[in-house]
Parts: sequence; C-alpha cells; structure tokens
Amino acid sequence: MAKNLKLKAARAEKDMTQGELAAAVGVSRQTIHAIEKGEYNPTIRLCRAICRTLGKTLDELFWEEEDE
Amino acid sequence: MAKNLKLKAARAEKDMTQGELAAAVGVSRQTIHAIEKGEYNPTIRLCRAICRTLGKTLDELFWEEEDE
DNA sequence: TAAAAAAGTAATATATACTTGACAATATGT
DNA sequence: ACATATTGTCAAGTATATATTACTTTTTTA
Repeated sequence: MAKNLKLKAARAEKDMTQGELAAAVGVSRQTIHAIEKGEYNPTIRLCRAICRTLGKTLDELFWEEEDE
Repeated sequence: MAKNLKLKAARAEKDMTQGELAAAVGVSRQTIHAIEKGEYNPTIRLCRAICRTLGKTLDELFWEEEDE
C-alpha cells in the first residue's frame, strides 16, 4: 500500500500529533503511524472516525485510483 | 453496525448479484452478504474495490454520520 | 546544545475480517 | 407447480487489523 500523505497533511493542518489523533479516534498511536506509512489497510469505521476528527471526507483522505 | 442499503441499491442498479460483485472485487459471496447486512466492518481497500466496480464514491456508499 | 516531545521501529498477543463448504429459505422464470 | 437462481445462514478455519510494551531516532523548543 501507498503512504497516506493526505492523512499526514490533514493531521498537520489541525496541528495534531499521531498520539492525539489516535486518542481522539480510539486506537493506538502505532495504528495511526502504520496507516500513514501505508502498512495497514484500515477498516472503514476507523477511516470514518479519522475523517470526522480531521474534518475531511472519505474521498479526500482515503480514495486511491488503483490499489497496490 | 447498520445495514448497507446504499450498497444493495447500487448493486441492483448495475444488475449484479452478490456473487458477481464478490467475484469482481475478489472476495467471497458471504463477505458481500455480511457487509450488506452490517455484520462486517470492511477494510478501506475492499470498499474502494466495490466503489470502482459499482461506479460510486466512498462517500456515496460508505459514509455514515455516526458509527454504531 | 541539551532536554523534551514526537515519530519511527520491532516483537508478541488478540480480535475480527474474510474463506470455505454446505445447506435452508426466498425469489424469479417457465 | 416446478426448476433454477439468488440470498440467507451456520460452523470452523486462516489472514490480518489493532493492542501492548519497549526501545531508538528524529524533530522541536527552551
């Protein structure tokens, strides 16, 4: 999977650390790290929680034209 | 989780069976069934594959204002 | 430039997404 | 009414998303 730089940017825009975002959406800091790094294929529920917290849509943060 | 009726409708709009959609996105028929029934919290990668196949966006098929 | 905070990394453990196979229940068509 | 396709359901297995702990490296700030 590709790195999620859009997520990283949206988090920066809200001036939140990985740990703060993790706490806000109820997962571990390492989970946020892994998603930004592209190591995890997160569940839609977690994606929605991240979008709500960062004020973005699923399409803005998690759409990709092609997978892999 | 809530039933995904938007997915069911989008699939009907393309005249695809659960089995056909499953084959198109590379999962089992039971997985599509479970997602429509709201039993599974699918991964974002599978959501994207479903959206591409049905010609819909993530926001159209998988957004929910509140989870649970 | 030193201290503190944040990010990166790695190993082991657990919950759950997803598979496979098989059968019952509904719908659709002749 | 019958045949067939589709959907619903269940049980047992596998793969992987996520947790936890702990440590190192990088970035920020005083």
